Amino acid sequence: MSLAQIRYFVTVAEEGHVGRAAARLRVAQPAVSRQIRSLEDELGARLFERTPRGMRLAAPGRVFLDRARRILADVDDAAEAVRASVNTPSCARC
Amino acid sequence: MSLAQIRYFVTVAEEGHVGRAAARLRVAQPAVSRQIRSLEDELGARLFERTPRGMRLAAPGRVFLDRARRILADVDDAAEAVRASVNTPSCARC
DNA sequence: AGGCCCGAGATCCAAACGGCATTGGACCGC
DNA sequence: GCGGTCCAATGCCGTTTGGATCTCGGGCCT
Repeated sequence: MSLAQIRYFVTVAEEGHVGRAAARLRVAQPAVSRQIRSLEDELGARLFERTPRGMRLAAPGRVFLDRARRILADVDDAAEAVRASVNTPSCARC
Repeated sequence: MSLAQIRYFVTVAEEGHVGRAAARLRVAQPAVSRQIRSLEDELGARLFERTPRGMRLAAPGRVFLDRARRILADVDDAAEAVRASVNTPSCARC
């Protein structure tokens, strides 16, 4: 499992379409498709139901979505906190 | 930033040595060394002080460590939650 | 039936990663 | 002072991973 996979998953869940998610992520559609599938394989659960009109969250996908968002938020927060700590008087030379 | 980098970072912080961390992670020492450096570059902060006896957490590293641990815990928890949800009566076929 | 979306698969190529061997620097005992 | 030791960092190479492009399969709608 990688952070990219988690980002792809959240975007697909929000868009409901692999293609549109790919556009938002500035990546080609097959890349997203593959990562989602690989994530499902690793978790051993089908996160989306494939319909001819797009992707709809399955039950395990709903379970995963909240936690995925939190992970991404934590990552951003961690990076932000470190960058902020560098510009702190107590950190003379980092 | 990748989950591997975060794992490497936490392990090095715990061990205080790149070499020992690498052994625990079952990878070679240069791999860990490079990932740590790349992480520092991306965050724009020196996370460790290099001493001739090993690595010691710098101030930004201490800031990052707590959050890094939380991210890893969240990832494990998310995977666990999904796997658990698959073996639930309400999830007939996933 | 024909066109149309949508996701999935195949193939190719570039970037990333890891392993090995080696270097460079600080400390130790002699 | 000098060789030995321990540490992280770097150069080089083989392998792997990920993305781009092109293409296919399958519902849907008119």
